[in-house]
Amino acid sequence: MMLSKKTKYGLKALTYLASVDGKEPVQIAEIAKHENISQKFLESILLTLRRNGFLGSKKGKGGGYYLIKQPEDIKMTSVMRVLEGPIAMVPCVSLNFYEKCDDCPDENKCSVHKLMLQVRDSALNVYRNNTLADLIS
Amino acid sequence: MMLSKKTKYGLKALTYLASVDGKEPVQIAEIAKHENISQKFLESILLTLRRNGFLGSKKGKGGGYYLIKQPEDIKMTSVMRVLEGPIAMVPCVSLNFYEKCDDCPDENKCSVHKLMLQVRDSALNVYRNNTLADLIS
DNA sequence: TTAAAATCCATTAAAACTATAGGATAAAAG
DNA sequence: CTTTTATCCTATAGTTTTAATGGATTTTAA
Repeated sequence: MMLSKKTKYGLKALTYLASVDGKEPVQIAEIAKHENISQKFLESILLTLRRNGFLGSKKGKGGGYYLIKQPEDIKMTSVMRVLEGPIAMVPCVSLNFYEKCDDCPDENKCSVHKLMLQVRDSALNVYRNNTLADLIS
Repeated sequence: MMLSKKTKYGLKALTYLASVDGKEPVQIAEIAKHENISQKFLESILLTLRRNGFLGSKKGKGGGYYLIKQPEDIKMTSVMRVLEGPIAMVPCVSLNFYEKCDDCPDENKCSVHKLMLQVRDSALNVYRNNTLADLIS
């Protein structure tokens, strides 16, 4: 149930990029230093963020990463799904990654299902109500 | 962010014990079979549930496990904390297991902190509003 | 005293997560 | 065109967590 460091670092990097604003590319090294993150690890995280449409990049001198969208338009639901995976804690209550449990003959009678549905909805509610912009102010 | 099988199986076992009711001990083998759980794995789970005051046990022939409290009095907050650990997804927002982050100079300015506080509160709200009895009906 | 059942202890197997290494590619500056 | 700078990419090592297993011990009922 712990948040992975990948997600934690990814969120911090996004926040930093949003805070410096401007379309000026920011170098990995600068982000890593400012947020106390291993540069090499951060590198791979930024790569997945770019591949998933959150960041743009520029190579060579003066290069680096920058936000593609406005912070107000970056929803936590999508960030979490890309970095952390499904928001649901069990596949049988997942909206985007549904899977039936091997055990469990009847979902509707399953206590775990019943509880985790509520947990998913409450988490979803939080992520839907937060954009990157909300985490800065 | 996935629910561990330990927690899943533990919840199912508790639910089953609550459903058979009566103070008759139920054998591990019976629970395991009914819920499609590896008996050996379930064994260790029931043991921790007993050590944490949820279950009583009786040894020898005719022995087994049984609920110590009424299902209405078993809160999901305490079950989750024992089986899954802290409800918070980062230690810096945990009520019962608080720890400062090594990185992160100022919690109050941390975006991850800000988001995870909300997630914790929403999850807590769900767990506080559910007892074992609620999961059966 | 025998059989059934929980308990205890130690170990392994498998999976996920974290981090690093090393080179390939591309862009910019001079 | 060469050097520098920085991203891009793949692989893998190390660590931790999760899941499962095996076997010896103790308790209880009949």
